Amino acid sequence: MDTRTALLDSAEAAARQSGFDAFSYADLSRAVGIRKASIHYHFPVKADLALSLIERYTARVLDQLTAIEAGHRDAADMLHAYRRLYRDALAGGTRLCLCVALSAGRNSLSDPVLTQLDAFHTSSIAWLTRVYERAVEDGTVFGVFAPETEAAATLALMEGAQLVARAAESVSRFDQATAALGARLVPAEMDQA
Amino acid sequence: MDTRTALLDSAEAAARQSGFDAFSYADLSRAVGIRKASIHYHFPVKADLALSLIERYTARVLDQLTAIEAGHRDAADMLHAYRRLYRDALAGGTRLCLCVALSAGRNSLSDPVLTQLDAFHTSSIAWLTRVYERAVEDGTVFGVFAPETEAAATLALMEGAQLVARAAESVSRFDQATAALGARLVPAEMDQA
DNA sequence: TTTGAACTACCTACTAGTAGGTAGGCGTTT
DNA sequence: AAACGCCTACCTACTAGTAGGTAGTTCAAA
Repeated sequence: MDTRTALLDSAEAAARQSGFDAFSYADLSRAVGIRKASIHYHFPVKADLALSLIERYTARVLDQLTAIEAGHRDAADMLHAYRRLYRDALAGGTRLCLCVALSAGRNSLSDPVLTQLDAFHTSSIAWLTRVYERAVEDGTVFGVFAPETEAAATLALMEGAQLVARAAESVSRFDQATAALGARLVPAEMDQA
Repeated sequence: MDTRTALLDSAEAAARQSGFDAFSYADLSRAVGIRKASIHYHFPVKADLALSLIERYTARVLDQLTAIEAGHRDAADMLHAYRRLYRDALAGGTRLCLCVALSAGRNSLSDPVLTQLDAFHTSSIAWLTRVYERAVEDGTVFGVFAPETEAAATLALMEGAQLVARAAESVSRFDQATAALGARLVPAEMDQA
């Protein structure tokens, strides 16, 4: 595998498990199997690594959101898929969404990284707002009045649920915290089943 | 002021601003005005400091919750006060609830601290469950079906809203994310106004 | 009422280890 | 030959934590 990709993969796993400041180039070098100094060839300073990390992550998640939008019919299905996205990212209560992990230690981040972090949140809310607007139309989510407000609440709920779940290393905490949202989603019709 | 208290105050501020691993005994010594080694007299190892920090914090918040329960009539008022508690803790988008800050870097925490962290979450959910049970009775919150589920969702929402708000250093993100909850609360009657 | 032991709260000076980062060399590919 | 990808060897700055010492307080026995 491409060394740069291996570094990003390893760094992402570490950042999501313990935070961006909790792993060092030395840790990374052991994990990937090249010398510490060689990492500086790919990412001269650690801030470069952080930026590449979040750029790659944001692009990937946005792709997934686009796929969800294309692959599901109604708003309830999309929200179900969105919830599963965050649930899967938990990896059994051991990892966080990269952006949650970075948010927590924001004071040590460079400006471009903070900009990307904000972009992630803004894009997420924009996507969710579209979904809730559709919900108003198709009626598959109970009690939606203000789509943008619902969107912001849903994002915060997912990030908070991840945090609480990982604190106890238990996915069921995530399930419990997001159950109320699930209860508002109209079950999908089993067509052609 | 008592040195130990000054250390705890300073450490709490630092932990909530940048995380527990983001400040050192050296930073603390500068802030409080005693030498680094002297801090080890009060807190032999840093894990002792973490434990004292979260114990003091948990006790304080639990006291506040008790006060909210005693000082308000209906569930909606209590939830308003709860929301304000988390909003104020944000300090204009620069600080997190200590437990949110610690959750983020949980991999570097000692077992007793993790136990306290879990106790904080458990107590919070227990308190919120009581409030939502009352809501079912007094009808001051719209659409409450399962109190415990609502409780877990509310805790996650508050923690997530703080995280999102601090990432952008903007309290309005918190307000936006928690607006949907606010909309479900029946406005208090202005008796004797 | 003074002596002396013990304690509190701090100090200087140090350890071992780790952090991010740099300079410059070496083989391989283009 | 020039760029690439990696290396060894090193640097400075900082980390948590320790060893050992010292003023000032408390308290009890002589």
